This record gives sequence, structure tokens and C-alpha cells, in this order.
Amino acid sequence: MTKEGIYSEIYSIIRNIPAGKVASYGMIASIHGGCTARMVGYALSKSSSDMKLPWHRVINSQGKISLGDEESKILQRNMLEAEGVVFHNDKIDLKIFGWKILA
DNA sequence: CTCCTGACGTCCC
DNA sequence: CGGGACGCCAGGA
Repeated sequence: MTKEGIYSEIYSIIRNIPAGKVASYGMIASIHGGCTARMVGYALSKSSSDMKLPWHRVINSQGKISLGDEESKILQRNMLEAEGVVFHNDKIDLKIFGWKILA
């Protein structure tokens, strides 16, 4: 894959995240095996709604939302709760909802 | 080509 | 436990 494929791979990985689970930027980067957490966030920031990417399932290693907009954070939390994810003081238990790679 | 920035992560204090 | 600084790679000016 070319460097341009980096985004494609990141998008593919995010699309593979099952509902009710969440993956951290670093985790996705690790799965990709060639990019860093920054690339994931950067790719998402560039992505459009037409991609239908479950960006709300992507959070930081702290199990929290990394966005800067409160509105987006609330929206993301709302979508995750709609999928069955439980928040603990605005944080998610990666031990429970953390996405597990099934090969 | 160089400089700055960015939805992060980890180390140090 | 909270906050600040550096490192990561890519893309835009």
C-alpha cells in the first residue's frame, strides 16, 4: 500500500469496529502497524460523513473522547450509549468495551 | 525545500 | 492524580 493507502487502511479498520465497542487511536495505529495515533486522528479529521465511518467508536487510550467540541463529545457519547456502551463519569471501560481483534 | 499544525501517546515533574 | 513537554508522520502554505 502506498502512503495514500494509509488513510484507506485506517478507514477500513474503523469500519471493522463492531457496534457496542470502542477502539483507541493508538490501537488502530497499532493494528495498521505502520502509522501513529496522530495519523488516525488526522485521517478522521479529513474524512467526510459520506464515508459513514463510526468515528464515535474511536477514542483515546484514556477511554475518553478527544474532540475539542463539547457538542461533538456529547453526540459521540450519545451514539455510543445507543449502541450499548456504558459511560463511567464520561469515561469508557476499555476492559469491557475495548475492541478486541478477532483476526 | 522548510516551517507549522494536528480527533494522540508516553514520559517527567 | 494533574499538567507540561517531546515524539510520531503526513499534509498544507
